[in-house]
Amino acid sequence: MRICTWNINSVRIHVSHVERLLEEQQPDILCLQEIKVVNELFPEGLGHALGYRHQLIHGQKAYHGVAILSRLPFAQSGTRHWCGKEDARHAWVSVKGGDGKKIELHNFYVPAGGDIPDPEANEKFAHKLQFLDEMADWFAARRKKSSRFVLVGDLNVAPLENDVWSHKQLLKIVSHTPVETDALARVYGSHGWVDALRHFVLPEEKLYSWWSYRARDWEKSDRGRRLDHIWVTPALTSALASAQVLKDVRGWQRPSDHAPVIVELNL
DNA sequence: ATGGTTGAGAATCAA
Repeated sequence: MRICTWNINSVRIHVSHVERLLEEQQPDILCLQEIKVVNELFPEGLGHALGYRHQLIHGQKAYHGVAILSRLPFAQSGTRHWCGKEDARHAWVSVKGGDGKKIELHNFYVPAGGDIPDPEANEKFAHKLQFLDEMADWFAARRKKSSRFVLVGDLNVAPLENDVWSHKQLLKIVSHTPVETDALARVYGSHGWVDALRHFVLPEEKLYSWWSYRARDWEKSDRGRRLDHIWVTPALTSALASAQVLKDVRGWQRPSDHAPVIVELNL
């Protein structure tokens, strides 16, 4: 089973990119974040011709919004609101693996948190920290040894030193501050999660999934951050076959600033 | 220290 996650930064202007990705990568399931559109205006039939006939859209006007496109039918599905807000930042489905057992897939778009890394001075940063705390509590409360969960999405935190181009220079930059990486570590510990990308890529190696639009040459300056993640619960670690950042996609014409991340599970 | 770009949707706000 191949599962892909991608912050698409507006699904409507990147329709052809989504189709190209589905065609080239043939994921069974594609999770999108920042679709930036209400459900009614989501591009009709996106992926249908390629066999993605099951979809869960949780949209919002102009901001945020998540969606799941799938070749596999959903046994269950749902959406959830966080921090007492109406933001569309989480959608989940369960699907049957080839072994007949269900997996539960959670697609998240964690708040970016604004520019000032101080919850007192910046309510967006406070929201981000609260969101991560609620995620940790929620997954801790549902913890079971037998859980077969996959958590994907733009978590807007680069947790490891080599998840950013300069650990030292980003310690006070939102996405890599200690208070955020600590909060993400609590989510990570809440269900015994395993980081699928770092399962295959040594922590000593630089690894990014996002490069700012503001660089003159994103590839040459290579000042990236790993904001997009795929985690699995311990019951699925033995099924991990591969995981990678599809960096080439960041070089497509007028792309999203995020590259997709894909995992392959032997299920 | 600063400014650099993109998207939504109509002046800025968010990232």
